[in-house]
Amino acid sequence: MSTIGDVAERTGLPQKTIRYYEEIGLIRPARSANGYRHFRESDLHKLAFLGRARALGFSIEDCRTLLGLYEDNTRESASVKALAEGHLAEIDRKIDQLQSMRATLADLVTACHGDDRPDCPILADLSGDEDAP
Amino acid sequence: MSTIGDVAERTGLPQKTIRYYEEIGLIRPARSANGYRHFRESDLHKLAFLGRARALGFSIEDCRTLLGLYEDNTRESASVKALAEGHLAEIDRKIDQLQSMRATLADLVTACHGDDRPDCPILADLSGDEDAP
DNA sequence: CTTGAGCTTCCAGTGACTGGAACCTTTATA
DNA sequence: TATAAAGGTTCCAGTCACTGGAAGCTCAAG
Repeated sequence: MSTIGDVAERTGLPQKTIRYYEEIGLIRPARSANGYRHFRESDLHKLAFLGRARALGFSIEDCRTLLGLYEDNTRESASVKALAEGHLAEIDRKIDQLQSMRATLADLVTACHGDDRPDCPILADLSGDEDAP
Repeated sequence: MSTIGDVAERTGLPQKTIRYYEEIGLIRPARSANGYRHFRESDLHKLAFLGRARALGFSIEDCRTLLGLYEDNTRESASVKALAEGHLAEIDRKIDQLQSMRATLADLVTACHGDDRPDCPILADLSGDEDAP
């Protein structure tokens, strides 16, 4: 039997997060007579599952779906794959966006001499200067 | 003289966002007798500046600082550059994290046959299978 | 018997908006 | 002139996934 402190240590999840996961119904740990949460191996397992899914960037709702699929022995792997592919596409979208930001920003940073004078291509660009770098 | 609708259209920012920017003190549009906001060219300019800074991923607080620097003719370009470099580093960190997620997820997606059978390497990995792909 | 660690709940805050309700103003039309 | 539509206003609540903090209970050690 393990209390929340143990579980937090073993899963690497903050206690607050574990309580939150219970609150939104992702896990349902039992309670001891003193009111403390009492985590079984299956709870540990679920939390570890959640930790890994979150680390891959799945949303909480995706995690809920994934847990459901995991526990459903009649699932079709196509469902899981579709969810993962959707998430992958979302990640790609975000990477593209960040790389586009990065490119512009890196150009601006390079163009800025960064000394004690006020002249600054970064501000010029932000202010709408057409002749920006 | 322009009302919020005009300004929203000209800057591409939602009206809600423009009101929000006023609420948090990024802009201070005047008011007409009827209570409507009345935007001057300088407000338009600031909003466009904010739109571009936000598009580069700067936080609202960074934007506030950038606007302050923009309006301060005695600024040192080094201050702007430092801010931008910090943001650039943050973007790089995010890109790295997303690319790491992407790599793992792409492997899993490739490994999953995605048919009507329940067997699924994605779930196996999330559940802590040591022999994951 | 007190101290400290560990657990509990509940409330508030984060960032940057976004949606919606309820209401006011202006303009166009029947 | 009545009214309806289009535009503006404020205020409150919700998003997402936690996180911090306060107040209070339980338990083991000294």
